[in-house]
Amino acid sequence: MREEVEPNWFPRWEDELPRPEELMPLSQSLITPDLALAFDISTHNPSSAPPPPPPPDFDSPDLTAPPDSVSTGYAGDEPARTLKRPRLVWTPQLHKRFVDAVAHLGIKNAVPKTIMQLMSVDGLTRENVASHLQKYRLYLKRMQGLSSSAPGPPMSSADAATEHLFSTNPIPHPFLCRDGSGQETYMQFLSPPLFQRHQQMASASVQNQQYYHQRQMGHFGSAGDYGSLARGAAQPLGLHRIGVMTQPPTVAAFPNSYVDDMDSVSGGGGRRVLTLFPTRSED
DNA sequence: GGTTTAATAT
DNA sequence: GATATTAAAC
Repeated sequence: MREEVEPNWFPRWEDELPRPEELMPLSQSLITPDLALAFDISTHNPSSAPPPPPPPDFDSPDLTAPPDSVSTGYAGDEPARTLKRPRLVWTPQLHKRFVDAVAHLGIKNAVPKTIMQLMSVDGLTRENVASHLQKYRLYLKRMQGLSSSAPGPPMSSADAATEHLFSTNPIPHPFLCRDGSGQETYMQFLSPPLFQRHQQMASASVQNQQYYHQRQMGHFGSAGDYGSLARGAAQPLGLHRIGVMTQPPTVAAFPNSYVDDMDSVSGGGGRRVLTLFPTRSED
């Protein structure tokens, strides 16, 4: 009754789903080495992993986020409390991970905490996930309404933007399936053993307030004002890939693989998120 | 100034 | 955990 509603999504999203092997390195820091350097963030752990020197041209993609990062921040000269947490930018990659987690967990288990743990993104908080989940649910609901019996709801720019971003990712849209009786029932058939807890999703160490830096960069998009961004290191090297990088290490170097923006479908506001995410890497 | 988005509060 | 509201950024 439910499965045959859209037999197309399953093979698609399943195919696009990262394999367990790829999901292993889930625990990645939101802060890249370059970024850390640019911000003078001390991500170095004085106990084990020495900071790998990032190549000048391209940083190693296998930046395994040091899980043993400082516990409460940096008990040194830079108290974390002084650093305000920048707004989290949900890049398509990050959102993809989010969607994957939701899909794997199943809508019933897709709660902020669980999702956060499954994502295993360092620095990601439950609040972040909860907020995004809220928007995601709204998006799904809207999609249902539109595709079902919505007379003509004026799709605001927000909806368009949300839809765009969400559509950018291989969204397993099983959620959009309707029960037919107007009762939008979230499918539960994505809870199957698709995902055998690869690890004991337990690397969710949110001790670092390290977040994106997309904040107060204002117009850093217009190359020429990286000063505020890379304080100290006035190199536009940062902004490489914020968030998660799922590109295989085999990829040599894609100087043009990064785009400044997905499409800027923003409406009135014209929000521009320069997150420099790979155009299409894991797809 | 209006809109969108994430954070925060309830 | 879910929803509503507020604040920030564009």
